[in-house]
This record gives sequence, structure tokens and C-alpha cells, in this order.
Amino acid sequence: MLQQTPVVRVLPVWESWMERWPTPEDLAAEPAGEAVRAWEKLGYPRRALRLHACARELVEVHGGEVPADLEELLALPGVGEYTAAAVASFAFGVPAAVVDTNVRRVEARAWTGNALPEPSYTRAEARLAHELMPDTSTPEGIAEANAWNAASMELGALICTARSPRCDECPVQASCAWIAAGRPAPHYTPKGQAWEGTDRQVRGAMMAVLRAADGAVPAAALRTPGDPAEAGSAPQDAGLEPDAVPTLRALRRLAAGAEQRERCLAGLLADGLAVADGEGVALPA
DNA sequence: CAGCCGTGGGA
DNA sequence: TTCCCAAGGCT
Repeated sequence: MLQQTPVVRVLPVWESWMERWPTPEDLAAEPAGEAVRAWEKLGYPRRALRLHACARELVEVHGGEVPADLEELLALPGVGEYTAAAVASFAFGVPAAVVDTNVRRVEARAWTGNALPEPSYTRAEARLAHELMPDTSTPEGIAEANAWNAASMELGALICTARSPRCDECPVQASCAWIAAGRPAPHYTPKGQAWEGTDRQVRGAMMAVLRAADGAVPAAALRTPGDPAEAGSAPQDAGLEPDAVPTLRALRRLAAGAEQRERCLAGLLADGLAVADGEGVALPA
């Protein structure tokens, strides 16, 4: 849930999930669509699908337990280098190098002297991160490495922030390469994420409809562009339950043609975020 | 590696 | 108001 999503937005959903599905077995017993629905508006709903698949794999391959081994973690759906290391280090005390966006930024500034980490995670960054890890050949070193991971992340999240870092409160400002260099501007200009008119926007609106609907939604309701002349009477005609009407209205209002809508719907089906049958389109069973 | 995949709060 | 970007992963 925390992948690319702020902690404060994740917390309430996580609480709800843990109450409803305390163990991997509980989640694994549900249809994948329930995970997607309970994902609510965290975004990137494929993560819900992967988390559900992960729960099933934990049950079927790992006896319902989360493995502590880095390679076994890495093999789980939706678990990449960062998540595997974070679970190993924070949950099990296995000192893997935890390199998230916060750590990358801290190391880019304090050691490399750049305002921002590279646009994509580079070998050089990974090498630096591993070099900086405390030696783990002793029990004390292992504890130190795990503390290092937590400390690096927190420093980046609370002090060495992306926008306006609080250098005056920073415990390492005296040795910070970026400050020493006079806090130079970024060596590149981040290319912002486009949103208006993108497939992501259309897919998101389609997923909102499916989450709001109890059962299936007619495919035509999803792929038909809104007709301004109809002035919003079409959603009710589609025969949806009232809860889904606002979301469908929002979908139809998007400036997306039939071709784009068709492509997006096909994409959702291909991704397994939705399934189609004679009734229409619904969250996966 | 580059591109893609949601969402919304804060600067 | 607009823009930035957040505990990334996968193809």
C-alpha cells in the first residue's frame, strides 16, 4: 500500500484491511475483486491484485507465513527490491539495504551533493546505498544496519524532504555534501506526470465505476463517450444502482473518444482488474 | 532503461 | 490555482 502512496493516506485503509483480513489466509479466501474494492482510492489498483495474489502464494507456498528470506520475499507478487528489503529489515531484523525514495534523496544530497536523486534508480545509487550500510558481520552491526535503514528513511521523510528541506533541523547538515556545495539546483528538470486526457485518467474513472457498482456494469456504459446533448440522463438508463451513477457520470464527462475508452477497457480486462461476461463488466470474482 | 500505471494533499 | 510527487513494481 505504501508503494508510491503517502503514509497518511494508507493508514485508514490498512487499519480496515487488517481488521477484515488479519492473516494471509483470510485475504486469500476472498475473490480478487474484493481486494480491489477494499483498495478504495489508494490508486494503482494493480497493487491490490498483486497483494491478493501474494496472500494466496503465502498460503500455498509458505504455509501462510511471510518469509524472512530476501530472495523468497522478492519472488512474491508485488514485492520488489525495496519492499523485500523493508520487510526483511523491519519485520525480521534481516539487514538488507532498504532504498526507497527517501533514502535515495538523503544519499543524493548528503553524500553525492545533488539536490535530487537520479530520475531512475541507477547502479551507482545502489552501490552507494550498499557501501553506506553498517557492517553486518556482528550482531551489533546487524542491529545498527537495521537502525540505519529506519533512520535514513525517517530523515528523508521528516527533514530532508523533496520540496523544502529543513536543513536547519538536520542532524547531518555539518557533513552534507549538498549544503557544502551551496545547495545547487537539480541537475535535471523532472518531467511531470501528465494526467488530463491520459489512459490513466480514463482507467481510474472506469475502476471507480466498478468499485461503486455491486455487480456487473454494461460494457457499453463504460466505453460509450458521453453525449453532451443527453445532459447526464444516460447513466440512469444504463440501469445501474444509484451509488454508481456519479462515477459513471464522471467517466462519461471525460474528454476521451470511443477509441481510447475501448483501449482502456481492454487494458483493464487484460490486467485482470476487471472481467467480462454476458452480464457485463465487473470486478474479478 | 524508459514508460506506464492512480490519487489527492500540500506547497 | 497549478504543480509536485509520494515507504515502487513490472514489462
